[in-house]
Amino acid sequence: MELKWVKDFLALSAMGNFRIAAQQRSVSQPAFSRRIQALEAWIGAPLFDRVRQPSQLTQAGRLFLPRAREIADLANTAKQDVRALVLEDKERMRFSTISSLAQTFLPPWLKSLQSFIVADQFVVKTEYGTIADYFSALEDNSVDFFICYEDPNNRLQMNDSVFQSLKLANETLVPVISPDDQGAPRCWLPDRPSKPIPCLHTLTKGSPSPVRYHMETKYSHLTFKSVYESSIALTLKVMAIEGFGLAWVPIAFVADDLAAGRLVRAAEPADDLVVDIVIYRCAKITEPRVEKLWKVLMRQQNGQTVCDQNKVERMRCRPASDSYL
Amino acid sequence: MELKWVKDFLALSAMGNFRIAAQQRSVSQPAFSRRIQALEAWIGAPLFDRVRQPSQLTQAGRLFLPRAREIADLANTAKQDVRALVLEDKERMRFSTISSLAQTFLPPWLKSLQSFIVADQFVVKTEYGTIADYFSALEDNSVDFFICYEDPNNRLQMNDSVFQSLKLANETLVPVISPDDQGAPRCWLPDRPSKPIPCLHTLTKGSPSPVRYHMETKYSHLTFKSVYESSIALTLKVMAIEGFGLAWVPIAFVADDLAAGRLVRAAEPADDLVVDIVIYRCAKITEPRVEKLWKVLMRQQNGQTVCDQNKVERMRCRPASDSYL
DNA sequence: TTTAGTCATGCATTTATTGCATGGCTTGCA
DNA sequence: TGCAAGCCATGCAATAAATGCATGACTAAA
Repeated sequence: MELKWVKDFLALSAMGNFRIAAQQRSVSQPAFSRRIQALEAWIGAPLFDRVRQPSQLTQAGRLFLPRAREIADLANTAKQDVRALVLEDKERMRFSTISSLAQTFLPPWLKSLQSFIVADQFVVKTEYGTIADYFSALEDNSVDFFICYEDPNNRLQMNDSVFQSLKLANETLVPVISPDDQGAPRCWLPDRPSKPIPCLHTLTKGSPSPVRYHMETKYSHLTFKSVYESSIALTLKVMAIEGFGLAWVPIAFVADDLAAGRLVRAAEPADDLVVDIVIYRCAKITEPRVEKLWKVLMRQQNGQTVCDQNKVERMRCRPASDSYL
Repeated sequence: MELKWVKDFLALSAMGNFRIAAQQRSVSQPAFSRRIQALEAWIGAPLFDRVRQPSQLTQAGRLFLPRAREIADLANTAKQDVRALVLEDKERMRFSTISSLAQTFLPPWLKSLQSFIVADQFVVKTEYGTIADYFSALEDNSVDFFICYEDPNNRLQMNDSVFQSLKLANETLVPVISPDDQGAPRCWLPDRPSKPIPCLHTLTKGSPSPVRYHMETKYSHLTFKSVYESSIALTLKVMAIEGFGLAWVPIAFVADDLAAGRLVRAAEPADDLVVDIVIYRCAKITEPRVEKLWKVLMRQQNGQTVCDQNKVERMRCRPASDSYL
């Protein structure tokens, strides 16, 4: 049975005339007649009484009519619902990241992506607990990408046949502190003050933290005391200006404050922490929008410009989704 | 969209393997693959993830699955229900008649029909009020045939382009009465007794009654008094034997009682009432089973035997219903 | 690296669908 | 009563779709 036969039936039951119903269905009258006969053959009963004019439903036809409507409605609704979901899902790029990157790096970066990819909505999730949680979410397709800081000297060591990664950028984190009355830093690395050095952190709660690692390795002889933690990275700068302690903050973030003297460096520039911003994906997830972005990022990494993509690399999970649109 | 695509989808979702599902659906694997792709094209989204083995439903596929089941169930149920109705209707021959014929003529006559027609069920309705009701029921397709007595001298005068009729048989109604002590009839027609002649009738309530007509025309100089009416024709004989009065009864009915002297004739044999048993149909109703029986009856009327019916007369309301079985 | 299995595609054949021309039938009108 | 108009069905040829066979691209396991 074909859905178009059911729709033909509905048209004929409404119009009572083969020629007019055929016209409405955009087929010739003989073709229409055969389709109605095909439906009647499938059903196993005549559905229309042709002797009388206009054609009227038989008892079988009257019994079939509400069911025909339901079949047609159900098929159309199913199609529409599935399409709606696909469109919704197609247009959502889902990222997970640590909150500081969510607030600093991602907004301008996502903005820059918009000339390369089609996505109406970006979803940025920051609520995962541990590093394992972030990667699990990639694996079970809850998110498409995970973006994080990664110390070049302390790679995450993920299995790169399962999780592929690309470096998006790097960032210089400069240790800053409020100046004393004379404009000098309240402490200087790697000098060892008599008291523990108060320091400010973004909330990382089980997440990878190049800053912590840096502190724990480069300044292992010093004692630090965490006096402030917040999931809102911008507040670290403000708190540092207020004199609460030392913080590693992206240099671009505080350039003006350093120039104005509101903050001062707490170490030599050579001691700045340069970290990579790395994006991860799960290799098994081959959805078209994920593949598309990955290609863009790989080209960016290799210094390529985005070229004409008429010859797209062949991928599994065919037929290619573009053919649906 | 084709129903077989939906069934293919359901098979694949159950089995997770194109080759095995194709086998189960009795098509080759390439054909099966194309059908799944055709459904995906119609839906507008991939329904299966082929990268992983076994093939798994995508999110779109999971959304479509319950709907696919419902579409398939609805289509199959609709077909079955309509077919059940058609089979039920096809196997029911619906007659209306007066109660005396229902109890006397029809049972053996229907028995004799069974070698000519296929009908699991005969429906005999006797509850119509007037002659007009019987014919209305024909016209609105509540019954297929109406069978009644018809006096050859007093035809029903129906419009025979609307209501076609055939004579099935004739019947001799003989006036009988119980004998007196000497074995003579208690009254004799057309003698006029001093008192009204008690007579017995089948309940005809607005129905055509050749017997009443006969009494009213042939014996218009006599006075009759109806002393018994019953819808059960057989009781007339019993009541006549008990001496309640005169009754016109089918001769075949009382042959034994006449021979045994339990009943005697109340008139000369020339005065027996010979009536036709006539069957009517509505010409507009062209349902196959009605046409079929009519042909059988016409052949019987013309003395033909039922011949091979490979060349059936062409009828409207095609395709011929036989093609459905 | 090789093998086995999965699903997709090119190609030729088969089957189905379609539109055109036309026919059988019914109804309405002159 | 005959004719015309309109309805739906069917024969035929052309077109389109569906199918199976052969084979290829790819992945996973040995």
